[in-house]
Amino acid sequence: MDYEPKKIEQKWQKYWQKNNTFAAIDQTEKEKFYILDMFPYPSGAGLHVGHPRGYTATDFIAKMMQMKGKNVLHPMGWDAFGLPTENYAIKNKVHPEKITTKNIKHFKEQLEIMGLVYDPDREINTTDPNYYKWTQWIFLQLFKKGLAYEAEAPINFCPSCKTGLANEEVENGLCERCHTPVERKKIRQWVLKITAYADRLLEDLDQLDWPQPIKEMQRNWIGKSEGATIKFQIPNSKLQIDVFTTRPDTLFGCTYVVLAPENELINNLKPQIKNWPEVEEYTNDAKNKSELSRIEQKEKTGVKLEGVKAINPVNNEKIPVFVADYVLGDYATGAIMCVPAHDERDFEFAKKFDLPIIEVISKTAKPQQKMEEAYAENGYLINSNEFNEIKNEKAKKKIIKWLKEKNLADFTTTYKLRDWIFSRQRYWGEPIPIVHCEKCGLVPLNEKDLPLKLPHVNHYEPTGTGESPLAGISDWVNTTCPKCDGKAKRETNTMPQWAGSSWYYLRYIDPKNKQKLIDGKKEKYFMPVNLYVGGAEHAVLHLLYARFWHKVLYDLKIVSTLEPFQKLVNVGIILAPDGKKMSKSLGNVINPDALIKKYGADSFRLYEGFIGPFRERLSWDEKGIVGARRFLDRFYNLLKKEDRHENNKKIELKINQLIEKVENDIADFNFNTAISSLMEFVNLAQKNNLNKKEKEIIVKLLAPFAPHLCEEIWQEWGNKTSIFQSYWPKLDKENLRGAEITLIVQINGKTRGSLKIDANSDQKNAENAVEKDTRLSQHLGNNQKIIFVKTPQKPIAILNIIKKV
RNA sequence: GCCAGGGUGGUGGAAUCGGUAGACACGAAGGACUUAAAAUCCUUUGACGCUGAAAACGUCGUGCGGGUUCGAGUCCCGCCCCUGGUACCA
Repeated sequence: MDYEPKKIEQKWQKYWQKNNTFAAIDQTEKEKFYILDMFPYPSGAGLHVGHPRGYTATDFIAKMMQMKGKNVLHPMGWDAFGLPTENYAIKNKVHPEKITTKNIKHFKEQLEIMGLVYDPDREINTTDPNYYKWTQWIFLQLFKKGLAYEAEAPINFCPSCKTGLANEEVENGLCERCHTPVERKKIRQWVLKITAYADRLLEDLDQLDWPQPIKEMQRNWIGKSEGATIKFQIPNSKLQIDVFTTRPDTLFGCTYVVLAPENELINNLKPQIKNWPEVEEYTNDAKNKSELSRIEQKEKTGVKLEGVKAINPVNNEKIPVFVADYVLGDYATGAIMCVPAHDERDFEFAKKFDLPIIEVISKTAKPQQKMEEAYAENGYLINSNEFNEIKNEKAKKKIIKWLKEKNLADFTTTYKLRDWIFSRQRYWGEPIPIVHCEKCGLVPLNEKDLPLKLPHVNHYEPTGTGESPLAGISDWVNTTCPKCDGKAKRETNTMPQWAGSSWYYLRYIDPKNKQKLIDGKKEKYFMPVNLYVGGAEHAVLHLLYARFWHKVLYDLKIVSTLEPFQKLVNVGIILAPDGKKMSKSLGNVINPDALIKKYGADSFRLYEGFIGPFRERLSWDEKGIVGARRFLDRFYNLLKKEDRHENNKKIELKINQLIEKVENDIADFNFNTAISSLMEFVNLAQKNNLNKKEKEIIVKLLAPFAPHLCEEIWQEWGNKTSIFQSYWPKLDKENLRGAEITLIVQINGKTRGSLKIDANSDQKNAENAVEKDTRLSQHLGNNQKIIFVKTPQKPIAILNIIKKV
């Protein structure tokens, strides 16, 4: 009988489901292994061949770990709140809840036909009230701790999505989701104080086994800089300008000060400003500009505040004050001291406005003839009175200490990270469990009243006015205050998509718990996630938010680990055969269903692993899957061949090496080389036949990749339980090296031939072997050096004969 | 601009504590089987040279140019190109 995937695959998928073959156990002596995929957003388009790359990878590892005796938790769920579903619902006039249910069903079927069977009891769905009850519960804890607050400040607003966005959701001035230029708009918002955790989010990165680039991106996003805040007094006024700088050592070279257009101080200085109309026009212009156009504009602009001066505290010089949009309103104090001699941007601005450039740092402690560009390197102070000739790094501290005594400066630290804009003016999200009471103000709902269910309505179009569509549902909005029973209105904003995904990994551990978010004992057993696999696109969104919430939960003693995800591996994206990203609009999406129908799930899985290095981006090539299928045919036929009864040293050695190779490669995500070594072995075995024991070994080694076929063979052999309940082949560590090695003969470093010699040979033996070889022996002779090297890692030795030229 | 990763056959890729470059697979060419085709199996497949042909042999070859070494895809110096991230953060 031939290998026919259609006949066996469904059978085993049902079998695994029925027998809960891949379900983790809550209480056991076994060591746990928690392996997690970034759960998918169940979109209407379904899965393409890119998605399963990560899911099959975790499945390979999970299955091997299970066979190695671990209690493996490998769950799956649905991140289902959010805009794509809502937009689709509006367009097609179907309720998002219906669409979500349908999409999840479709996704599940797609995963199942790939042999991706998960524990159904642990499935979660962020839109399920039993789930989002706890998302809301976490929000209440954040509120009670003062980590959630209301603010009315200019924020990023996407005019297409008609909602406010977090800073993390803006890419180059465009909305991360729909690529519409983002506007600045003043809307009442809920904000989470992620900045309170900035230091911990930064420091704890060190303990994580994550890809360096991802850690670096988070570090840069948090953007900690240590420096000083310096006060510049304004003459004839009680006002002063606070500036933040990391270069207090250059203070003597500060020749002007610049305020951001958003800086409140400009309004306060209005009576003194002689050119107010000009200043007002400039600031209004800058404030209304989209972030995109502010980034695009290359040349520096600005307006001098006529009639206003600032006093440089180190030398009491009166220097001019400008407003310019190259200074950001929401970073540090929104004002800078400018040292054109030592800052490229200030240099450019000073040239344009013809401002003095004073050199205060010099590499040689001597002034340059003429400054052609800003000098931003280290050096010695000059033109800086008593600080002259001091190294600039040292001078930083000295100058601030000196000014601190006069109460004119202090050491400060600033972060790039801003608080998390958390509310969305959209329907399809978790309602925020807060009421606005006429008497009591903001009042959180009682925990026992959770979940606060999203009202089921027929109209959920975004209003675009800054209000959520929920605001129009008066019988839901009007409620009573949980505190005083008086009249109150519900908060109508909803949570962003990131809310549900910021803690889902915890709920898999205890999905049905009605009393608590998670049981403490279970949490201690299963956390942290040992291995987290997903795309790099979440480097500073999901991964930062989840770490933040986890730390809050840690402080609340709900979780016991400082970090949620111990090890992170990024899956490389799969491009369409044309080398472009797969997208519906380009029409280059490859759907796995048809491939599975044609070649079978096992071939598909095998090719997902074989296609190339897991972490790298690769183009999909449908022809490649043919090779996977051919291999499975050959594999099946090999097992059908008669058992070998005599000994075969070569096969015995190779199969032992194969166990080591496959095991290590799966653990290191080198699925491509694990599979190629299996192919190599099968090619070899075809000429030699295998005995029963060897057949058993290779079926087990292939089982994580081709579970259906291997389960079929396994149970055909009369085993009554799943192959995944059997044990992974044992490696014979003593016998990994053969009795023979290859001697590579080089002349002056160039390979001229190779011989087989005994593994224990020394140089003398090797030379003797060469001497016996008629062709190679001619190179041996006097007046030469011979280098003999044995490489411990490979079964080779090198004999390099160096001839004098 | 800055940060990170990467450039290896016709293609995907393998080999990086320096040691046979091109494993494995796709594609291609030839052959066997077949009335034929598909499937399967076998052989060949980096470029060039030498040769009637083959074996054998030689030269070159891992983005480019140098260097270290008996020996470099791998290490060092200087460039080029591609991909991702980031963008006036004071």
